[in-house]
Amino acid sequence: MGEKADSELVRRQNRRIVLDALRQRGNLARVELGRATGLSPASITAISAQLIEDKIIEEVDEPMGSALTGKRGRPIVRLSLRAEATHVAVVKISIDAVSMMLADFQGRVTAERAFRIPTYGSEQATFGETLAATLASFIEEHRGKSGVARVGIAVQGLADSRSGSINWSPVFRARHVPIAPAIEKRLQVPVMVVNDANMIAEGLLSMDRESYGGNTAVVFLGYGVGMGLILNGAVYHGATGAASEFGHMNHLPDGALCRCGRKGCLEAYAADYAILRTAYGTPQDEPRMSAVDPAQMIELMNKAKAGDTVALNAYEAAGTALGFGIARTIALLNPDRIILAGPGTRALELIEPAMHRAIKDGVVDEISRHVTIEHVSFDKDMIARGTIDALLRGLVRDVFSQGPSRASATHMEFAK
Amino acid sequence: MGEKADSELVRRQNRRIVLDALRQRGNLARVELGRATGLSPASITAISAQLIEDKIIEEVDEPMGSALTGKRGRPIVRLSLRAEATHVAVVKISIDAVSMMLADFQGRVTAERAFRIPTYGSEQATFGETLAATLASFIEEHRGKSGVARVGIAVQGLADSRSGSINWSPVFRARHVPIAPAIEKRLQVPVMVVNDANMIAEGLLSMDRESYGGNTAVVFLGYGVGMGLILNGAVYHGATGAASEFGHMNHLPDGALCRCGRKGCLEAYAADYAILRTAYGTPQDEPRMSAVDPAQMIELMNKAKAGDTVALNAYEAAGTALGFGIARTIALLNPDRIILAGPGTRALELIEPAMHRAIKDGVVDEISRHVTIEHVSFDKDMIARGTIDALLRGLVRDVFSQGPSRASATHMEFAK
DNA sequence: ATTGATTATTTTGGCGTCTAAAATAATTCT
DNA sequence: AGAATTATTTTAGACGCCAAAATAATCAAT
Repeated sequence: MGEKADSELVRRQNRRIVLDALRQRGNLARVELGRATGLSPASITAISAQLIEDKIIEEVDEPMGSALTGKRGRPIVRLSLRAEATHVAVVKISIDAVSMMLADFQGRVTAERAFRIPTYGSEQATFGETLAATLASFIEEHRGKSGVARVGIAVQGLADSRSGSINWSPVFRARHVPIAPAIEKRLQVPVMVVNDANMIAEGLLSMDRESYGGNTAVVFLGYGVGMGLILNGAVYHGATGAASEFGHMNHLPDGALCRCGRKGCLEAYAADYAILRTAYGTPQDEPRMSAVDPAQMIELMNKAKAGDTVALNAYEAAGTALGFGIARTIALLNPDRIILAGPGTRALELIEPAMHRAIKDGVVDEISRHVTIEHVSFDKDMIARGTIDALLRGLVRDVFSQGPSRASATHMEFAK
Repeated sequence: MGEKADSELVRRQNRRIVLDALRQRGNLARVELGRATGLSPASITAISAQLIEDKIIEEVDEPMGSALTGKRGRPIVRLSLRAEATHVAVVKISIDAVSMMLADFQGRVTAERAFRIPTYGSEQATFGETLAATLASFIEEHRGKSGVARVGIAVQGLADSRSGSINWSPVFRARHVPIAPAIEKRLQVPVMVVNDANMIAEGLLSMDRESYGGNTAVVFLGYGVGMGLILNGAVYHGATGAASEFGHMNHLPDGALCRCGRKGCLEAYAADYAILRTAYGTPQDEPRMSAVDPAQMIELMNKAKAGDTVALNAYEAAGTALGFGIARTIALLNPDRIILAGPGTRALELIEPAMHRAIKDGVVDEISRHVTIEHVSFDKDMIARGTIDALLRGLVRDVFSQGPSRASATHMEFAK
């Protein structure tokens, strides 16, 4: 429990605090850093000198908007993360489409591209190699020899952080598709394979730790149903990286058929495809795998809003399943916040009444009364944002906080 | 994120590491402490000298069993926690019965007594005062002026750690019974109000961090159904201390009536009273509140083992509910271990088949395959053991790790 | 333009804690 | 009794922090 402390740990921790402050609050002058971190000016001078020496941060001259007007005294010199200090790569895998992007140390996207790479029908044995080759040339093209220090792969479904593979995902027909090993071998860089909803949670966390930093469940509604859990202020990945499969948490034993092949998953009631299935009276044991056209969902929504009973009932069924799922989550985890997000929330007003009823029926008042349930909308690149932030945070923790002696941006380990 | 580090933090952390090593491994000599903590002999000398000075630990002469036979060299001198350094009090509240115990810094129980204090019919306004008075005189009797440094109150149901009250419990008819404030006021000591299943988890954790230290769910089967969650190596309490109400996680919407007044809770299928209710064909919407005689459960179990179909079906229904509950927990949290414990496990062989079937039906193979499900039996004082350990751990963290200047064993805050 | 006021940053000196290495202590073995 | 062995303490030096003093860079006012 806890690790031996010595002066090395002190410096490491303080370097990390300084870098995190810059990452979270943007460029700060030394005085401001002192106030933000609680460190004395003398220490800030020493630490920042070292970080500048290590080319991790740099002084920045703010030419115009300095707002130095009227202020007496020696002007501040802001410090900023040196964008070029490192780069990371993010790969988002969707059905037969892969998007890749690079980001610098400031978290800014420096390159982005979409690839058509077959996933669903791909061979378990070759996909990783194909992806690695594509990624390698994408990185080579934009970064040349410099490469990247970390790679994050976000995908819907069951990520396995230990083996770096995707154990099950709607994106692949195959199970246990290995991803990380091929890339790690080729790029000699740590690769993390993660669930996309967890990265959305990371993104929200990076935007507003104040609000989401306690115990928050982020529910993502769309073609599937996902969840990212923030427990005690950090995104929770579970033992193997497979948490939190909210969408495949059972709603009704022996219930409607889900894409995963099991019956009664929450997703089989509340995902887009499930709502459509209910609305069109398709038998609930009929697989509904084909992609859903967003226009179709909007049409259904409008029908419901116009009073179409069948459509309304479909949303109600979704709301009930969602509500019981949330109720179960609340009973188990006693969170302080539930966030609803994703395209599925466009019909939130149709879902909400049944959802709230189910929550009321499904969990003791004494727990649920402390939970805030709210809706947040964000742009679709929240996954990328969260992944970039998680990668950079790890890099700061494992590499840049280390003293100059140990810094090595391409080391192959993820410290826990 | 993370706190400024300085030499004070270094000493605090290392003191804590040393004390934790002694708490977890028993008496150790300075060399052994060095090996256990990674600290140099010189530092161990310095730290232990200070701790001895502060009367937190002491040298111990091991007169006979020293096993010093055959060993050359200067003999070791073991250090031990000084039992008298502090005492804590644990209160377990059951229906109309309260048991209190005191434990010293080594975790040994030094006094114990059961009281008949009416709980179920008690007034919300007076119970806390009554309890405080009883506890105060119990402590006074055994500890005189020395008192205790911390109090822990363990109870079935919804603890509210923020207000120090019990928001709902089968033990009380009333809701929101305040407990901590009256005791804190009277004894001027921090009081924690916690769920008993969480303390069982603490107890297991204190016995075997190796096995249970990752992500473990401890399910307690008995008159009720409880759960203690260990996430990332620490017992998880949730936002208000109400996690994890596994027993009141909904199993079937609009299902069997539960003691909590809601319908379909897992407990309403898998608790002792529920199994009896099913077995005797009592309608599922009939409240079954009265205490269950263990003999009655054993009788039922024997009937089932003898092949009685009705009894078997009752256990099967319990197994199914339990299994789906576990499946949902696995989907949400991806634990690496599920522990079944409590008197209800005496009929485990009757419950297990249906339980495993439900788990198989309720969660994707790819997650459940990594989960170990096992049964552990322990003596009934695991709650006390866990509570004592949690209290002492907090005391070490908040008080004894502090340098001599700040140590004050009766400070009123719980640091988080 | 010079001087003083003001604010930012760096330098200096001292403190606390750690470690390695040397010294000391307490035994057993021969 | 002396040598060998193991435990603990002492010594000397390193590192990081902080407070206070010194320096730097600006604005304001005469």
